[in-house]
Amino acid sequence: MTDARTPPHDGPESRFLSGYDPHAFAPAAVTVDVVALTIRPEGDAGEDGARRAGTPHVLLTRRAAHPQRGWWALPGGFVRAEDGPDGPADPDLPDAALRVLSEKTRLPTELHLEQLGTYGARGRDPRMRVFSVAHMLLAPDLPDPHSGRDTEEAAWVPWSGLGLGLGEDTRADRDLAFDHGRIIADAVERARSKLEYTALATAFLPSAFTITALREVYQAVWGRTLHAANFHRKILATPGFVEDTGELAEHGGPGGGRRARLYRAGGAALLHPPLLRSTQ
Amino acid sequence: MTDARTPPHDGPESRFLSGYDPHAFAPAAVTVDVVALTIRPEGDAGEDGARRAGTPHVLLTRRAAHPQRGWWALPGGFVRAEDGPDGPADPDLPDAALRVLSEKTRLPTELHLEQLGTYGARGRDPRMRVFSVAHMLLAPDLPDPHSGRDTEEAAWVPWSGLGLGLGEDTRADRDLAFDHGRIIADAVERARSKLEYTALATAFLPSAFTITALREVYQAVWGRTLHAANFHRKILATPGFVEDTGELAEHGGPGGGRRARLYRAGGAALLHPPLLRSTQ
DNA sequence: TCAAAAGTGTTGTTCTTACACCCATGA
DNA sequence: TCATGGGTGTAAGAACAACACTTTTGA
Repeated sequence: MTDARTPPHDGPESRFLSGYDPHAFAPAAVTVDVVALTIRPEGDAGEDGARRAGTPHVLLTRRAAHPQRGWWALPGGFVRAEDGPDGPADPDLPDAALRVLSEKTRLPTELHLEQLGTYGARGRDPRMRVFSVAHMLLAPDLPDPHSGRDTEEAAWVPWSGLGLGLGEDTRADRDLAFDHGRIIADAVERARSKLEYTALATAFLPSAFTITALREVYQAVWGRTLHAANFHRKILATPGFVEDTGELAEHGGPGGGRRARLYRAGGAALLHPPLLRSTQ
Repeated sequence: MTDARTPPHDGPESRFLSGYDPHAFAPAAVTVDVVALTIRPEGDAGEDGARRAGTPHVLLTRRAAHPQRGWWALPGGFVRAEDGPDGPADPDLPDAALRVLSEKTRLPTELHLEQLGTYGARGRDPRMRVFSVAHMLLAPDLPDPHSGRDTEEAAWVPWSGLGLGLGEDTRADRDLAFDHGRIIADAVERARSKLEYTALATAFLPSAFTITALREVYQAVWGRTLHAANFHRKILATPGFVEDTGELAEHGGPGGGRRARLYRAGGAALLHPPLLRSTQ
């Protein structure tokens, strides 16, 4: 690829650049927002207390500063475009996303980060024109967050209660700042869809996991139960999805049960064939 | 959703905003780039001259201004963040993408525009930190482009020759400005992948089309021939992909052949089941 | 010893694929 | 009338879904 090589006309170009005033443009700010998704053991839905398979959560913060002080929002912040008093410039957008997230929670060693999209409608921030590059981060069970600069409070919030249409009663949405409700909805839909045709589900799990744990990720994200036996076979029949570690889980199930084999993520990024959720 | 509603603490918030200086941030520019894809009748690959089913093309321009003057680049330009002497602000990113593209070619009435992603690595533009929001636009056979402001030349360029790994010999890549080679590669991969599980292929076709024309879109984008009879059946078996217009094509094939039935795009956005390209 | 969970067998159904064949049209 | 492309029939094989069943573990 031809990434920012020296252009063919060097003389005029360097003369042009030296006379260039970067402040001549209308002010616009670029921020990163991170939709951090994880699966935590107990949600708010403990129907009978019997089986707690984990429910999906998103990391939210309460804004301590204007604008929209006191509202729940995604962790985010301005991209450092150039070196300055606050610190060195962010080399690229993923670096900025990890930097702002590390102010809210400890980052796991293994994580999946991808860009979701950029939101730049006029009027979405009352201060000025803001372009927010949203990212989605998937990680295994993360610890409780800590408050940071500009943040009163940070918490893992279950997807239920955010009105994402997973079949739960769409109760009492929290008030989300800016257009962060839409960004979270886009992230959740992206995650649900990518579970079908990529090996993304392993990003929610530690380095060694059982097929049942993998199935519980699918069930939590899709909000639907899957046939355990057929799921097991299908995962093992998909080349490169998982590979056997040769070890067994420490214990069987909580109320008895065979010890499950442990697998690690395989090399495949795309699943052939995909695990379709279409057929009810 | 809670899009930029009035925040709960109104008094302090408005006092905060009136004292806010938007120029306090480090300068960063936001641009839009458009990867416009279309399928044009004759490419550069006329192997035996017999059948010309159309080849995929991308719209490129030659930069008339610094930086990287003289290099081929995607049509693009700065987002108008606020109203100014050049014109009114772009309400949202898609508006900006259509505006910069309309300076290069006539926009069709029906088109598909979606955001690809934002590219913001340090050093990708020598002038300043630039964040480019790339878009992908699919449209039926578009006319020849016209040159515009800041542009010497604009042309439809076949994907082959850009080194996108479709099996053609990766010959003589054109020199593409900035990281536009990577952006085009990402767009092409996105298009190839979305043809599998969405009804996106119809965006390359006029409002009424034959199943064979639809198959030729798949063949052109995937660079592979498909079984005509089974493709036909599978399209009709996929709910909501196409719907019958009740009419027939004007003519049969160029060398004889039955007149094909005409279809229009159905309402479905996602295909169930998808048209997988995995199995060779 | 019993219930729970892991994992395998099996069978009927659906989907895919390849090939054959008929239909309609232009040269 | 003959070659070409549109469209349907059909049957073998692969994949899928549902259910039964064995194995292993915790209580």
